[in-house]
Amino acid sequence: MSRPENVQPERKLTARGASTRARIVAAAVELMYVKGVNATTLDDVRAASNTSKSQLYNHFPDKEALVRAVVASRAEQVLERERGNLERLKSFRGLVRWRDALVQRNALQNGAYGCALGSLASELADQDDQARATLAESFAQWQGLLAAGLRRMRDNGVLKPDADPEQLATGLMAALQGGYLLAETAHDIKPMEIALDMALDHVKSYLTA
Amino acid sequence: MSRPENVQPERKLTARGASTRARIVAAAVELMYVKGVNATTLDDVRAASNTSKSQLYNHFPDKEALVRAVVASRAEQVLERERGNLERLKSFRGLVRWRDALVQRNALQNGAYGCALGSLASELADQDDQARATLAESFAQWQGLLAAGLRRMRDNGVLKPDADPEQLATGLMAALQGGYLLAETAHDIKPMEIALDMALDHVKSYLTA
DNA sequence: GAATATTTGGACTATTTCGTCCATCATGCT
DNA sequence: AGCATGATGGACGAAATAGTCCAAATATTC
Repeated sequence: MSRPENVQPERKLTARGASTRARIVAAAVELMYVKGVNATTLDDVRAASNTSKSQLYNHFPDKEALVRAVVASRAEQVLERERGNLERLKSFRGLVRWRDALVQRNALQNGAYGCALGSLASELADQDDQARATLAESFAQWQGLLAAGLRRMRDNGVLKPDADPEQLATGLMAALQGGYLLAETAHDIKPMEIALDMALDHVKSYLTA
Repeated sequence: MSRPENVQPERKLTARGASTRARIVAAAVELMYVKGVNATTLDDVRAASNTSKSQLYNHFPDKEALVRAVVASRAEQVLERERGNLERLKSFRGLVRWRDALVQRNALQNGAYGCALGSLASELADQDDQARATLAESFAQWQGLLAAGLRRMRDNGVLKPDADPEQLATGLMAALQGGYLLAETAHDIKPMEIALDMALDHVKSYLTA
């Protein structure tokens, strides 16, 4: 199965309907990031998206379905961004730029709200197994983008042959997510910087130069 | 202010009352870990603690107060455990034992539920600033235990003089928390192991021997 | 442009959850 | 023992939230 029934609900939508659906999801994505999934009510979503109850229930059978649409949307959004940041990664400098971009973006809100995917994962992992699976898959893809870049670096002789791209990528992801959480809790992005720098140092230890 | 009014409610409790309060908090701690804070209702707590509504509201003015008691209790619990694991840390082998203990403990539940403090932090940080502050302080103390051990290692010549105990401790904490989250999402503790091993490798790079 | 299908607004119901209240029971104190 | 105070059980009320329904408006198709 290359494109499961998940992405597009089978019923066809008019342009107007599709736009309403998009507005609902966009509002829910934002609200659930800022307030958390459980603390976001359907009335919040309805108000923020300028829609009505019937529109919510026209597009989603229940709140759980909306949450899953939010997860899918956010995952696609983050992965799209990260593809842009990582698909041409082939040097240590590139990895530093990747780090800087994430830190800067998080600094804009002083670390508040954490990682868009990480906070969903933390809240939903033990709550909704389907959402958890989607998030696990998204993390895996994100990590895969890192691993692919690291593999290019290894194959081009930037990294030593014994560097394990998958393991290094896991380490980077964990440092990133842990850094997000510490920064969010402390209201200070410093721990995120330190964590990422540790992970970069670890990669650096496999540099050939 | 060394001990704010936070810890002990000013009203005196009989032994029976204190035991009821403890039962309530213990049940809430467990439920909120497994189900999440927002998904845990006061009725869940009432049932699990074998109490009644009036007892809940006798001891806590509202749910928020109970949540804060849960945070304080869990923080004390985790720190008590970590003090035991870290107060005599003075060698790299000790750090490995610390890592192993955490991984083993998390493996018991196959990574589910994540870190007892981390999951509270993620859910409450942007929701309840007082809880966030308590959690930030708890993370800081936890990290302080690590830093103190690393400092002993440095002062005893195990680590090089340029090793920065606070930074290394931050890196370890981030790898731990990130590892918890990835493990929870993937239902696999492997990423937690890899993340911690990366952080340990980083510490190892400061070893003198 | 008539017939059919989708979309919309919002009132309405059902359910869940928080929080109040008070009569009764237990406990500590003198 | 007897009074004061704390503890308990559970019914009850209030509020928030999820979910239903249908008539009216808009779009699509032939």
